[in-house]
Order: sequence, then structure tokens, then C-alpha cells
Amino acid sequence: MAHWLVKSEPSVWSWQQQVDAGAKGTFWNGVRNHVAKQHLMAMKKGEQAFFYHSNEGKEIVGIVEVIKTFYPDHTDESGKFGMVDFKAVKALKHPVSLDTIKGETKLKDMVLVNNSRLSVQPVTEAEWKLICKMGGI
DNA sequence: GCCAACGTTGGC
DNA sequence: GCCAACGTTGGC
Repeated sequence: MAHWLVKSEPSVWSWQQQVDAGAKGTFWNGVRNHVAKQHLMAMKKGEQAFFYHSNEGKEIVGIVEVIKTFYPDHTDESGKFGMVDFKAVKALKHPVSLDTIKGETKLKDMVLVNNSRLSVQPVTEAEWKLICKMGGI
């Protein structure tokens, strides 16, 4: 089972809003990058992703789960991009900040560190487990 | 098909 | 608020 990391600016869509959306979840639109799109398309129902706050906070705050796989984003006029649906699973007891990740040598190869602009990223099994542990889950 | 110009993202 | 990195656009 693959794991992922998705980013959002809290001023646009925050973890709290994701939690408030409840079990039925919400769509994750706005991806306008082909690499990110590839990752979205690779997601399967039931797979989990870290929810990262960019700009404000710069930390992983929670875990979301894919409840609907890739489908066209009707807000995209070009028709090239799409989205998936996520629901909030649980919050990290201790958010894991970018600084913390950068300070952990085992996480130095994370896409988050090396290609910070990519909004949807794969996370390896080892990275997933370690961050869960660091987050107090 | 190349590449300069421009726009956007996101860490600082 | 700045700017580096990256993606996209458009003229040639």
C-alpha cells in the first residue's frame, strides 16, 4: 500500500476544515501540475496521505485517506486535470515540522525536502513509519 | 523544437 | 516581502 503527502496552505484549505468535513470527506482540487497529477492518478481507495501545511506552520498535521479515486476536476477549464476525495483519519499528536524533518538524516531524501514545490508527493514506507512515530501515533 | 520571458510556489 | 526554483507560454 502506497503512501502520499499532500500540501495545502491553511488560508486556502486547512486541516481543521478537513476534519470538519467529516467521514464523507471532500474533493482535493486545484492541482495544476502534471507530476502531481500523476501521483493523484496512482492513488487507490483506502491509501493514506500526510496532510502538510505549507507557508503557515510548515508541518505535517494529520493523516487523510483516499475515499474516491481520480476523477475530472470540473473547475479546470482545460480539462486536463482532476482530483481525488479525502477524508480526515486522525491528527498527529505532535505535528512534525519541516525543520524537524530536515534535522532527521533518515528523512533527508524526502520529496518535501528536495522538491518543496510539488504539491502531491509519494512517501516511502520507512518515511511513513518514522513520521508516524515522531508524530506520536 | 528551442529558449527567453513570465507567473507561481513556498521557504526564509 | 523577497527571491530562488520550477513550470508554462509563446515568439521565432
